[in-house]
Amino acid sequence: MREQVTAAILEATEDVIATRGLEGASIAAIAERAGVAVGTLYNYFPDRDELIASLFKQRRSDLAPRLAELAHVGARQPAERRLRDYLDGLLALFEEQRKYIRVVVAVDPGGTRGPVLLPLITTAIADILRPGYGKRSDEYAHMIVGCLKLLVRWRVEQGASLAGDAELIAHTFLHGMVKR
Amino acid sequence: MREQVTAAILEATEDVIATRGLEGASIAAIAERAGVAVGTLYNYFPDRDELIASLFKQRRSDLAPRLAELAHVGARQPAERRLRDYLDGLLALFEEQRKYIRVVVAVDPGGTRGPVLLPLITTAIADILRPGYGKRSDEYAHMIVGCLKLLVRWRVEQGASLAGDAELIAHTFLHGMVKR
Amino acid sequence: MREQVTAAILEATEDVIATRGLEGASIAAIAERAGVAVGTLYNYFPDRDELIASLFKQRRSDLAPRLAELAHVGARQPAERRLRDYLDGLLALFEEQRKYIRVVVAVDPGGTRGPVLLPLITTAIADILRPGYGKRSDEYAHMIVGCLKLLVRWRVEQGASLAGDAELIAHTFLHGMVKR
Amino acid sequence: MREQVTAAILEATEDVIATRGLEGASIAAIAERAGVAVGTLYNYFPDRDELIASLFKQRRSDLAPRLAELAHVGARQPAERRLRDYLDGLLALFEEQRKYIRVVVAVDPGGTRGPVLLPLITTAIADILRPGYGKRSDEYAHMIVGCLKLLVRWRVEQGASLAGDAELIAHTFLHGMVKR
DNA sequence: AATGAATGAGTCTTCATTCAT
DNA sequence: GATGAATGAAGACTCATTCAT
Repeated sequence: MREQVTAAILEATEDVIATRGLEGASIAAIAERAGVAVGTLYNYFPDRDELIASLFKQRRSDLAPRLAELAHVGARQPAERRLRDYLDGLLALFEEQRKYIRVVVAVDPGGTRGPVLLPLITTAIADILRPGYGKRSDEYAHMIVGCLKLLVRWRVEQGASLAGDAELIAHTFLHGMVKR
Repeated sequence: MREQVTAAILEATEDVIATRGLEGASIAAIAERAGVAVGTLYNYFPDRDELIASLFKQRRSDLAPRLAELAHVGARQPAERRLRDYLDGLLALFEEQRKYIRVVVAVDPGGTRGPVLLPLITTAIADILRPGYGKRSDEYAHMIVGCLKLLVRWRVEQGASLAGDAELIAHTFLHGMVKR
Repeated sequence: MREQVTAAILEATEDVIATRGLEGASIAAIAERAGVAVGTLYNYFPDRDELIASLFKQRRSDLAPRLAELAHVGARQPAERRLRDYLDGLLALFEEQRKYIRVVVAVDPGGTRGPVLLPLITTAIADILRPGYGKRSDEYAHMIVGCLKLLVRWRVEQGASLAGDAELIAHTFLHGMVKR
Repeated sequence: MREQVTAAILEATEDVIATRGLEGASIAAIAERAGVAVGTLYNYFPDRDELIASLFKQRRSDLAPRLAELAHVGARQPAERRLRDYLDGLLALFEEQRKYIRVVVAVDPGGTRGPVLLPLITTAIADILRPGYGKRSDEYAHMIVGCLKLLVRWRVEQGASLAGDAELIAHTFLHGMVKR
C-alpha cells in the first residue's frame, strides 16, 4: 500500500521532469500529477531533493542489476563482441524504460545529484574495452556514452525508435562510419 | 568603458553558470562575482533572462563566424579530410574558449534559451558528411557531437588538455577505435 | 471560510489605505494588518494590483445597486425633492460604510484604477438635475460632489457625524447658504 | 544663476507631477525634464521629499500674499460681496497659474506634505463668511472649496476655461442653483 | 494518514541617494 | 558645480515546507 503510493509519486515525478525539466518539477506540479495533496508527498519523502534523488535511486536500483548482468555476459568473449552485446542489451533496456530515459538524457550532469546512470554505463563500457583497448578505453567509453546520449535524445525528440542504434554505434566505433 | 563593465559582467555570469549551473546563477551571485552591486547589473541588462541570453548571444556571435569559416574550409576536399580539419579547428577554438565551453557542455539543452552552439556544430558536421555518407549523416553528426560533448566535459573536469582529441574523434569515426 | 479570509484581507487593505494612503499600502503592511503571512495574500489574490482593484470592485458591487436604487426613487418627483432624497440616502450609506468612505475621499482620482464611486454619484446627480436645470446640471453635479467629498473628509477627520449634512448640502444648493 | 536653475527644477517637477502624478514623479523623470543630471538635483535639494515640498512652499509663498490681499479686499463690505470678489480674484489667479493648479487639484490631500493651498483658501473663506454666517461658516467654507476643486479639475480635464465659474459658485452658494 | 491553506525565506527588480571624475 | 554610473535598501512575488483539521 505504502509501496504503491510511493511508486505513484515517483512516477509522477518522472513524468513531470520528462515534460517540464528538472526546474519545472515543483512540488505542487508533482503532487497534482500524482493526484495527491502536497502534504502527502511529505509523508513519503522528507523534502524535494530527497524525492528527486529517490527517483534516481529507485530507477538505478531497478536498472543497476540488469546493467551489471549485461556487463558480465560473455565475459570470455572478445571486447568487440561484448561491446556489441552490451549496447544491444542497453538499448533494449532504454526502449523498455523510455520515460525514464527521457529524464536521463534531459538531465544528466550534476555529480551525484543526477541520475547516475550514464556514469555507471561509462564504467561498464570502459571495463569491457580495457582488455583490447588499454588506456584508451576510458576515452572511448566517454565517447560512446556521449554518442548514445545525444543519439537517444534525438530519437526521443523525434518520437523515433531506437532499434538499430546499438548496431549503428557498435559498428561505428569498431569500424568507422559507413560510406554510402 | 561601458564595454568593459559589460564584458566583466558577462564573464562573471559565465563563471557562475560554469560553477553553479544555470539555476545557481542568481543575480546576487553574479553581481558578487563581478564585484559590483546588484543595481549595477540592471544598468547594463534589463533583467536576468536578458543578461543570460546576452551571454549566449555574445559568445555565439563571437564564435559563429569562426565556426562558419571552419565549415567552409576545403569545400572541395573529401568528407574525411574536411571532418578532420573541422574537428581540429573546433577543438582549437574550444581550447581557446575553455571557460565558455564549460558552460556549453554543462547546459546545452533547452531550445533557443541555451547557448545554441552544439546544434550549430551538428548542422555543420551533417553538411560536411552528406556528400560521402548520405542519409546517415544526420545520425553521425549527432553521434559525433555527443562524443565531443562528453569527452570535452570529461577533459574539462579533469583539467586536462583537449590536444589530440580532434584526431581521436576523427580517427574513431573514420576507422573505428584503435586496438592497443 | 475562504470568504471570511478574503473579506478580512480586503478589510485590512481598506484599513491600510485609509491610514497610510494608496502608496503606503505595501503587501507587507496589509499582511501584517490582516494578521497573515505575505504568502497567504497570494493564495487569495494574484498580485497587489488585483488585490486593490478587488477592494474597489467589491465595495462598488456592494454599493452600486444601492446607489442605483437611490437614484430611481421618486422618479416622478420634482428635481428638488429627488436631490434631497438622494443626498439623504447617500449620506446614510456613507455613515454605514465609514471606513470605505475614508478610502474614497482620500484616494478618488485616477481613472478606472480608483474606487469609481464619485463619478457614479456625479452621473446620478446630473441625471436627477437635468429635468429642472438643463445644461447646467453637469456643472452642478460636479460641484455637489466636490462639496460632499470635502465636507465628508472633514467630518471623518474630526470623527464627527454626517447627520444633517444631506440637508445642509441640499438646502445650500437649492436656496443658498443660510444667514444666521 | 543658482536661482534660475532652482526655478527650472521646480518647474520641471511641477510639469511631471501635473502629467504623471505624484508617484510618477521620479527623480530621474524630473531631472530629464529639467535637462540636468540627477546629481545636479541633489546640489539644489537635499532629497526628493524636500524637492517636492519646496515646490509647494515656493508656489505657496508666491500665492499666499496675493491670496491674503484678496482676502482683505473690501473688509468692510458685506460677506456676500466679499465672497463674490474673493472667488473672482481666486479664479483669475487659478487661470494664471493653470499648471500649478493642475497639481493642486490632482494631489491635494496629505496633511502638510501636499500643496497647502486649499486649506489656506478654506480658512480665508471661513473668515469672510463668519460675520454673516456664524458657526456654519466652516462648513460652508469646506463645501465651497470642495466645489471649487472638483469643478476646476473638471474644467482642466476638459481643457475648458474657468471664466464664469466664480460667478457660478458665488451665486449658487448665495441663492441656490438656477432653474432653467 | 491525507489534506491544502499558511508560512516566510529567498529572488528579482526598482529607484532614491551617493560619489568619483 | 555638473555628471551619471554605482549603490543597496525596500518592495513584490514564488515556492518548498509545515501543521491544524
